[in-house]
Amino acid sequence: MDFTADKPIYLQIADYVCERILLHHWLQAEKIPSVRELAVSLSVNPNTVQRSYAWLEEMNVIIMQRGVGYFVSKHGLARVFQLKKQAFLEDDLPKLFYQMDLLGINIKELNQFYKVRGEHEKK
Amino acid sequence: MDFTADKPIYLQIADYVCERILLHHWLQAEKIPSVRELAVSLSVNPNTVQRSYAWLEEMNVIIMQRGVGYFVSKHGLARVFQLKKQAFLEDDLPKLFYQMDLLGINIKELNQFYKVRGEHEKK
Amino acid sequence: MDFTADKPIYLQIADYVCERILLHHWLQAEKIPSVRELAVSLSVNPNTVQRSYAWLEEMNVIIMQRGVGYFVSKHGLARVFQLKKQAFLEDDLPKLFYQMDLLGINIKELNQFYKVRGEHEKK
Amino acid sequence: MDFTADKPIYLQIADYVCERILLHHWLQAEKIPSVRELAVSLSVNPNTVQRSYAWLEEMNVIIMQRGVGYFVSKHGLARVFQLKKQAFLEDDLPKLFYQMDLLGINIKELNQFYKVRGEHEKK
DNA sequence: GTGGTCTAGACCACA
DNA sequence: GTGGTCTAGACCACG
Repeated sequence: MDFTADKPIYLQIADYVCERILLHHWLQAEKIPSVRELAVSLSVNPNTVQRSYAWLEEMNVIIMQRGVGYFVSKHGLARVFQLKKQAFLEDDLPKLFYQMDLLGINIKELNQFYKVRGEHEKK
Repeated sequence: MDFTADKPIYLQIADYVCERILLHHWLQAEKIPSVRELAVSLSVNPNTVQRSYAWLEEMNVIIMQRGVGYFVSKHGLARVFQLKKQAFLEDDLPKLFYQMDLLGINIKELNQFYKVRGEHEKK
Repeated sequence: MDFTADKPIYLQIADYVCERILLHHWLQAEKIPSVRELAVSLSVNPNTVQRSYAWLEEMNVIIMQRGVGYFVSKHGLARVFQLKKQAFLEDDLPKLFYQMDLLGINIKELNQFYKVRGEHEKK
Repeated sequence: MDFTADKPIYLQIADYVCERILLHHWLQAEKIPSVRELAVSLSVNPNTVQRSYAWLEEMNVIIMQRGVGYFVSKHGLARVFQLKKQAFLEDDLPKLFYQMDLLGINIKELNQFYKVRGEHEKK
């Protein structure tokens, strides 16, 4: 991972964790890397990972067990799915459609872009 | 307008200007509000508007005539269109499609959302 | 202020801010000290104050205006009152009564303690 | 028992032991569960129970007999009572009354809450 | 000037 | 070993 995006690193790490969960790489109730481990593997300061984990815990995605570590929460997957879907429907989609209106792009063209993207992926 | 979004205010104002142009509210070579006027009407610090205008001038969307004011540039509309379309295709769409993959939303559903949105708009 | 309690300093600072608001020392929509100012006046690291403010903003007690500072939010006083009262009723009171049961202290004695406290205050 | 409270688990366990004693569930000079037993029954690390017992022994609430186990000390009940009452009077009550002042709750309302609680208990 | 983020490094309590 | 907090100091974007 490189943290080039303008988004704060700690949020990018949070997204990374959510992605792991969504992709079933980290299962429910499974232990996730310790703050220090992840900090090393991402070559980031432990404080930054700490912040990500604290944020995710507040979002009820992960939970902390004292002296043991962080775990994907019981309904972690569902929670992530809910959060991401909500953001998608309420934030991303309206913006997308609004942009399309402004640029005069109709739904047909959008389908075309999607199809083209799919073909790129195959390669 | 309220500037609650996490995007910098000066960019939100720039977007606002671009929108005016795209919607043909501000025509080519037309004078746009002075920094102070816009600052007052948006209840924002003039420095902020100044920065927006500077950014738009750098992007060749508007041009300054000393002692007169800012004007939509000769190819302002085309320029805005190009900028927005490029950002849309290179930034927004890939992110959108990636999100859709993660959430298991396919193109059919997207069409559905678009259709529903269209019906809401009519009301 | 001395931060002797076992509670984290940043939460003690948050409590301090809430107290100011409850006592009407800081009014609604009023600007509160900048992160750096408060850090100096409490002789604490700015990061710590920052954390307190971030926490209070999440609780909708204060709001941030970019480049300007933090302000007591519109319904800041009501919000603080609500938060504190809820904590009092749902957390503190049940614990209190449970302790009283265990120690065999009845309500009459409690009234007595309250009365005695009141007389101490007068001095 | 779940150890979600922010208080250290070993103190929560100590509280649990004190409660047993106060409620006369565990009598004076009676043997209390071994470290391992209690650890299993609370599904907690034995080290944690060990720390609780050490703390209670230091407080003269329980005593260890090498090779035999832990016992409620001779004046265990009185000791617990004293400790809890002192904490109640010196720590809990002042904080409570201070909160009441801040929230504008007077002693009459407190009596009301107590009465209501009592009625709930009856059901 | 404002807040926001990040690093480095330290110390502590806890399990 | 775990996480939690705090400091010191730095840099940045923003208004």
